[in-house]
Amino acid sequence: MAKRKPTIHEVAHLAKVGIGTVSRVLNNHPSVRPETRNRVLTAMANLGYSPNPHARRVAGGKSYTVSLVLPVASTEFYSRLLEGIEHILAEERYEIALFPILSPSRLERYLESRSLAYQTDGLLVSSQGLAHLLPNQKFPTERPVVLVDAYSPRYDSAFMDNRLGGQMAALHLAQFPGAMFAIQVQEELDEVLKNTVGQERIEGFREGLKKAGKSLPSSHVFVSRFSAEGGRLALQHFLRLSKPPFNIFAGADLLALGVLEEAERQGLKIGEEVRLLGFDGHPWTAAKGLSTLAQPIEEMGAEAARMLLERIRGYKGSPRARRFEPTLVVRSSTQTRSVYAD
Amino acid sequence: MAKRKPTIHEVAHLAKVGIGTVSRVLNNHPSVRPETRNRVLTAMANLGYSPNPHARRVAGGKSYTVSLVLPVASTEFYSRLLEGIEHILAEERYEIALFPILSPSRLERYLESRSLAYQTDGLLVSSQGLAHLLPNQKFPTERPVVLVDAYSPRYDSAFMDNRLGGQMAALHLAQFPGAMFAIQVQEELDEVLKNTVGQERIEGFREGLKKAGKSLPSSHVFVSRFSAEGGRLALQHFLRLSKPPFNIFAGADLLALGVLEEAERQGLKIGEEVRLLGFDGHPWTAAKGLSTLAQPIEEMGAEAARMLLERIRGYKGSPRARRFEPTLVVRSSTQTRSVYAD
DNA sequence: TTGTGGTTTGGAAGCGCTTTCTTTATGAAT
DNA sequence: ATTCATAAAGAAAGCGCTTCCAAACCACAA
Repeated sequence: MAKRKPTIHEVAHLAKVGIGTVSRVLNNHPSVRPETRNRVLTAMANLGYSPNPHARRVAGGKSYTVSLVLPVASTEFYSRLLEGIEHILAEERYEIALFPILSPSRLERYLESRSLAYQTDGLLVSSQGLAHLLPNQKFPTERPVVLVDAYSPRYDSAFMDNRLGGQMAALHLAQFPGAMFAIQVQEELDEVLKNTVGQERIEGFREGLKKAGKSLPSSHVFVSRFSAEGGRLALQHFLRLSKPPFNIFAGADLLALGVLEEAERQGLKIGEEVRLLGFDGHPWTAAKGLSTLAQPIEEMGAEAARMLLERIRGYKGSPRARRFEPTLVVRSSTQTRSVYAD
Repeated sequence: MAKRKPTIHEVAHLAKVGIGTVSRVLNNHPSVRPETRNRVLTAMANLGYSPNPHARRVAGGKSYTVSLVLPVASTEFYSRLLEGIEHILAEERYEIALFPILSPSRLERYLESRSLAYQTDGLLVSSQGLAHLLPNQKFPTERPVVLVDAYSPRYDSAFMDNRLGGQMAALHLAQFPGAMFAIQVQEELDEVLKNTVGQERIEGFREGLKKAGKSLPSSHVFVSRFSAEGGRLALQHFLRLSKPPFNIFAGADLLALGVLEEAERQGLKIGEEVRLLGFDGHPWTAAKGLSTLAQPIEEMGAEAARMLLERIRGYKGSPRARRFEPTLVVRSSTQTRSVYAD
């Protein structure tokens, strides 16, 4: 009834090769003739074979698993990041052991107990302030560490140029009449996790505006948690301060969403009375006609994964920094003539 | 230099027993004399031995891994839940493969790809509406499934009696003069994830109040996302409606925290003008003097883990439901005489 | 043809454990 | 003391894979 999963032996038999050859095909070893490789691949397909990762690990003496440490927050951002990382890792049949930072204070103990069990080959750490914890001897730091969406000169890092993003936002919004406003994300999970991303974006925005000869009074910056609600509150706040037209740079798409909602409630015309620019480039922004700075999140994750794999495989060079740039996507929320919207 | 991890053989040698015996000690097999077991345990300790989980898996033909599906939200709640689950699982040297519901729409594909790799022995699912997805054939459902913090007649479940909690809140608050208010949590990750917890608590509260001869007009219920901010908004809203003294039942400690903050800003006296009762019983409530309904979250997680292990080991009985009850913890926020606070 | 060096391939050994089978010790009953 | 059932322990046979080594094969030059 419950027929056992096929093993490498069955595949070898069917393809009329030795088990060694099958293994070599599995591991993309170069010294297999294309013709042989195809025979093996066909046999695997026919049998519905998939290799047993545990056997692989015990035989290979490696874990083929990477620890991913991130402040999972049921967020589009991490969802996409994970996707990019997973994509690369899956290609090499590596697995991910997820270490959500449920609470920074518990992280260390948690990592210790669990990563011991997993004995992972490397760490992928995605957290603004968390990098400081890493040099700490308590971490399994003999293994390679790569930072995602965070920068440190001590490690390989793949990160977004948020300041540049802010500048791009400024350049774009400066062309419109009306005052400038900004909403800054400031999420504080705990003292440890200082989120500097929001800050960088606003700083860039301010710099960009200065170049364009405009200014951003600090009263025009609303600091908010990461939620649509925050966007609504921000707009309410701005309306108390002054009158449209507004040019608002929201530090995250989700905040922009809140602004959109509130603007509708207030009967303000998006693209005219309220020009709005988000940050993230999440898929749903297209449907909402929200202009945004699209972040190549998946690529960033993928690149980090690649760097980690290289380290795992023995690469010894000095820390590499891969900087990613957002792309301006203009939609109706920053265009009066809706003809141009996509 | 990099001296290899000791294996079962070294332990066997040092303890002057066979490797079989060492394995039996590892697996708590009954047929080992206490004296022998001690010798083995001592040897393991001396060598700093810890078993290789991968080898165990390939030899045993099981994965000794449990999938944990939950909407990780960097929340004290999940942190504690995980702790309870992990505690039990670690005892039996089972591991956890974490499947955060980063986005319900992506969950299925994600689970499919990753759980295939992990080939886990069972599923622990913690999500209010997610249970509906499970009977779906796409899920690895031949394996046992246990629900945590959710109930379904189809599966073993460990869940909190939120309605009872609401009633307890009512009983407690009804003794005080002043109008009743409530803040209901309503988090919507996606259409799929309908959070009914908040609703149940408020329903229980309303029922309890009715029994006590008090009422809760629906205008006195503020629906909020799960954030401290929500609590602040709620109190502002209540102040617009009426005048203190207020008796507020916050559907979650975090909301209560917001109320506390806002009350301070408004100069309202907690415990007199504003009586406040939270829900969750998180550690920090003690420091804040916040009365709360403490949930035995860890125990709930632990129980779920136990049930799952039993299923994995072959238990075939019909679905079991383990109901957990919150405990009322009275502190200064619902006591005028602060002498009684802890 | 024979030889040479490189490329492909088969298969055995081994990774660290579980489990079964067997042997040996234990001890209660005769 | 002897027997027999039972408990405890050892040894060996895998689990499904990687890797190493040696054998087979190949193309081309001498």
